[in-house]
Amino acid sequence: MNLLANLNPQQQQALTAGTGPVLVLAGPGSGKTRVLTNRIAYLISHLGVRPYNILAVTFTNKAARQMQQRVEELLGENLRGLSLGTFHATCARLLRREADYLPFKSSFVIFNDDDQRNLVKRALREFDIDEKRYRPHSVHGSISRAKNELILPAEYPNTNYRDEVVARVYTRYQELLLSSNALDFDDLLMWTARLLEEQPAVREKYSRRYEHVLVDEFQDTNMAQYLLLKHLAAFHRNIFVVGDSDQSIYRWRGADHRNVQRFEQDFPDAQVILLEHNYRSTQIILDAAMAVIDRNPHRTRKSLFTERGSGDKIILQEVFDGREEASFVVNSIAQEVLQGAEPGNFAVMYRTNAQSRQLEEAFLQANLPYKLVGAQRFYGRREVKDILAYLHLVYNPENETSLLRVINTPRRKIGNKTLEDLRTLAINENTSLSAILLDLAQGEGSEFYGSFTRGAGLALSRFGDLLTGWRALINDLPPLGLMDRILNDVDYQSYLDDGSEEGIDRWDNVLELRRLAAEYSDRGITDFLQDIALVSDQDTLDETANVPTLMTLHAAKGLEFPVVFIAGLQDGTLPHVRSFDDPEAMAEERRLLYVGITRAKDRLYLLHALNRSTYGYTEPSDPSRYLSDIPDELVEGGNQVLIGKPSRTVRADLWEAASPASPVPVLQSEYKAGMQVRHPAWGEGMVLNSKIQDGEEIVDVFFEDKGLKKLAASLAKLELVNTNQ
DNA sequence: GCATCGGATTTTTTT
DNA sequence: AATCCGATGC
Repeated sequence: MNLLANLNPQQQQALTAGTGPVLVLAGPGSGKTRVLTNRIAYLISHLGVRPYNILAVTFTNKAARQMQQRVEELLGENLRGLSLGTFHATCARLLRREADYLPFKSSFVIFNDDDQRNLVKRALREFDIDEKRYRPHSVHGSISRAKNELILPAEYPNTNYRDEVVARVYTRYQELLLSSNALDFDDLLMWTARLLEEQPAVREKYSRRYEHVLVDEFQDTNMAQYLLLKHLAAFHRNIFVVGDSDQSIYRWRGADHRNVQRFEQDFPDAQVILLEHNYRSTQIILDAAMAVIDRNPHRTRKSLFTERGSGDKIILQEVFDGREEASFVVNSIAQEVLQGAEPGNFAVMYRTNAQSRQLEEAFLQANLPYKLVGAQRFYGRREVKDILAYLHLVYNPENETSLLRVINTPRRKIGNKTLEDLRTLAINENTSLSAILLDLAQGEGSEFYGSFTRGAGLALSRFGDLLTGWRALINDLPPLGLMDRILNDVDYQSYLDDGSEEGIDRWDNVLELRRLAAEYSDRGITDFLQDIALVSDQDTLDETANVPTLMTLHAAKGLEFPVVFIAGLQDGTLPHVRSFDDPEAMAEERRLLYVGITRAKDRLYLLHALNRSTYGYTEPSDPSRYLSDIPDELVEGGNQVLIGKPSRTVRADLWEAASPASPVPVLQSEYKAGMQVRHPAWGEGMVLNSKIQDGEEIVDVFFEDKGLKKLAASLAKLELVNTNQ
């Protein structure tokens, strides 16, 4: 096996770098995954490091799986003992093993978004805090940020009233989590970092074990992750990190690309290796990407280059609105597929999830299949959530969110009044809802039975009885067996079957979940529930389907496609309005576009709409400011407008295309809002708007003396005075 | 206890 | 436009 074959000198240098800290700054498409996987293989095969002594962490399960697979291919041997996984899964494993040091049991569950938000709500209600003023979502965001920064409830800053509220809720939220024997996503990182920080014995154990620590997407690490990595690598100091500050797009979730600089400070002896050779894109695409990213301040410039040649120009397409944009995308893809292109070669990317709807509609209307990354399509389904809540409840009866979700699903005549009584009783008895339910299972023998009306008592008792039955099975049945038993006991299928098509769809999803559960007969329910809690959007991507992919720019990171459409390039969408007043956030918007552009291998379409709809209202919009940063010579206007409804309904599997409309030449706007221009008669004025109408550029100019004038750019002899960017 | 209606609110990005 | 929440009436 020659691990060095097919690697360029920089990649080889990274691969064979000796011991000590190594920082690999890897541009997009520069083969960083390859470097990481070959490095692991190299450590094992050439340096004789045992897999047991290696830790490699990624951000997504998909990346982890890919790495595992490639290392196995390279070595052709068993990697027993190798720790390779996502940050969250790695932390979960460590915390389960070291639970003796911690205030929760090793059987803890991981709460999902719903569970987390529910706990915040409960805490808010307990303190009688107005949920309108303090949105659970926003309060949770503050708590999450604190955890990522390793700030404990007691340490939460107290500079204004909101802080004070958050601190109180944070404190209570943590208590509620612990009383449910549950952790949230951030806890996994925070508890691990704190454990390693505070327990020298544990730190010693793991940092001695992990002779080599390797990290993917290092620029996306937050404080907690950085600290725990530092501790894990404390003994051997062999830490090999790969990242690209320009692709840091998770600042809002605590990621701090300055960790790259921090790394250089904390490990001054680090070898720094730069990977600039790009193996993915054409030079035109790389040039456009660099033109966009070079405008960000405080960065180390990279010059990406390729040997693939310049390639096709970027196609810039102006469309009327989101609908037309979607049609354009679908028609363009359909036409290329007609000419022999693989449907799976195409990807459509956008800034916000909401933008996917119109695109999906266009695909559906044309009867063309597509796949959508993320948005929790499967796990967000009501029926899937229901079944998982049942399993969670059986596994961990203290999980009140799950209990409340399923106690009356399907309907069991347990309504709000009964639940309120149950809660009051639980508080008075200083116990949990489930404990009372389980006791009520005895029926009249229960001391609580008399606390309810006859109907309510009976309904609760019945449910308690069901729960007791399932509890008894949990250690004897695999996840699928338990699931089937529950489905059967509650007659879930007839609950879903309301005679509608949707009911059948829903049952299909249940069957899909059964298939998933079947894979866990060896590993058991703990792993089943944990893995589901930690699936990422990218993980749900079905790579076998040869159809176009729709996804947010965030979800696109790490992926590549021959042809990429980036939709919705308007100011306010990308960059997003919510970032306007924060320079750091604006820099990140730019990086987001950079990530999007660099996903493209051969061809790139950039689309912007003249009108955008938000909240159901439509208003005019300006092209994204980033578009003007891309040099004109890299771009051509779309010269085939394939707009209009995909006119024929076609069989999806054939991928026949809609008939193309007659080609119409498309102009590019020469003038943009904010430009200063001079008119021969009216003097200086400012461009307020410019649009293409009937093959003509119409510019709105405001003149001090004359007021607003609409001019045809080709006729009015306008002179550019000063471009105000 | 449950279905229905109207109004408010939402959209930034996710492990 | 779509979803969530609370109030209302049966």
